[in-house]
Amino acid sequence: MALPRAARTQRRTRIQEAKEEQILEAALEVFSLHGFRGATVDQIADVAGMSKPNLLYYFRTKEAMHRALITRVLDTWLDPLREFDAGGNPVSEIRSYIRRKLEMARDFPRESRLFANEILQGAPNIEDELKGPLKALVDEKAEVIRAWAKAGKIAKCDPYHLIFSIWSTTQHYADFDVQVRAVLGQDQSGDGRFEDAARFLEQLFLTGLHINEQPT
Amino acid sequence: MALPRAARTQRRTRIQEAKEEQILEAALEVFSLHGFRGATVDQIADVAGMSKPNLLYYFRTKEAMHRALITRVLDTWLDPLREFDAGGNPVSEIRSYIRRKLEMARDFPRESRLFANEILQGAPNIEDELKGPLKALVDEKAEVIRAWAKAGKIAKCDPYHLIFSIWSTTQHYADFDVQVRAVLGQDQSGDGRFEDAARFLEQLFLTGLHINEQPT
DNA sequence: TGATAATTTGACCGGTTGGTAAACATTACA
DNA sequence: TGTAATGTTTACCAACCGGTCAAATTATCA
Repeated sequence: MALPRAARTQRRTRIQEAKEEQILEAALEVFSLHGFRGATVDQIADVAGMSKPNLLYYFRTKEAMHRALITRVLDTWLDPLREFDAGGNPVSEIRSYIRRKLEMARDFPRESRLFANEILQGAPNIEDELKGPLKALVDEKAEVIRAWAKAGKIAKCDPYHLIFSIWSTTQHYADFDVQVRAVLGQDQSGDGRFEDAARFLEQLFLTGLHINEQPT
Repeated sequence: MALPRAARTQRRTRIQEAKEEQILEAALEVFSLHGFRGATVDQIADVAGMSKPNLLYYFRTKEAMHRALITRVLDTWLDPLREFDAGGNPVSEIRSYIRRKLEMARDFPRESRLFANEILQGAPNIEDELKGPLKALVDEKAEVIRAWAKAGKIAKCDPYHLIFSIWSTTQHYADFDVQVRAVLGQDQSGDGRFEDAARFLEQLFLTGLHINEQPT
């Protein structure tokens, strides 16, 4: 008798590993474009190049597939923030954080859109992860930024809103890509726009922070 | 015989006006939460408090409903940018633009999410509007900003990416509301967060722009 | 009032949805 | 090689989808 995925406790076959990867890749493609409810299992199976029952042999429900995907993406998505180093130079830390986030928006736009779709639709499946691990990590890094501000290394500012603004400005280039391209037009919508964006954002955040203006 | 909406050329009944409003209100609620494909006509009819055939009497298809909604929202959504005044003081113009956008994110989050959903899913229905009216408006305002920079009134910067960053940072508080609340926690997730955000963003953009740092 | 037009409803339709059952094929391994 | 576990497919199902239709109800106004 066949044992579906959830029942396995032993090591995974090479086939299992390959197929699950293949499925998650297809699921990422479809979920990131249509959201959870807008995506269909048939479509994912089609993109993955296998029959629907075959797909459902590895992930028993559409929701299980989505959950596996979200969990994985959320984890790698926070890597740049984890690298944020308390001992480093504030200016270079913030600069490289912006750059890393922008590179992820450029290289993994589907992951960004998957996440955006989930949050946009009320994050029904990952609210706990947001209030738990995500909040903990942000709290920790916010404290670092606050300490830098207190020491006069950067301007006084609300560290949470600083992080939000770095998230939003960088992810914008993945999530709102269609709009960005439409506004910039054909000539400027090539890959060069990421360099322009990086230049602008570094100027904005570094100039905006490294001088201690009146904080009110 | 009943004349469905599209065939009407005469003035609209009070009932028509009221019902269409009622439907669009419900459609906004549902579309903004689930996107086009994820929303169902039954659900919209339910929220609107009427039967599905009754709803379809006013909007013959789900797509017609969505189109009417998007067109209306896109129009009002650009109002703050239209008010951007070339003759005004750069600092106060940018400050009040940020404030207006932030107020819209606070007061009309569903409109913001509807728009975000549409863009996120590839903007299949409004690509023309983006490349036409939207691009034209942004081009016009970008020229104003460029002139300000040339005159030394603000720092030299790419005006398009400046506009993108104002859009993204402000709309973030509507589109990613769930995440913002989760990270800030119960104590700070009240309405006061908009005041904090406004303070931070004004500091960021005004400090980041009004000093002519080396633009490279 | 009465007739006509506008509105609302319940029943229904063909297609799609997520998911299942069971037969069939393939692999792993003793 | 044999056989048991794993993997794949065809056929199918009940629920739901967007949308139609004709009959019933309500508003309009001469």
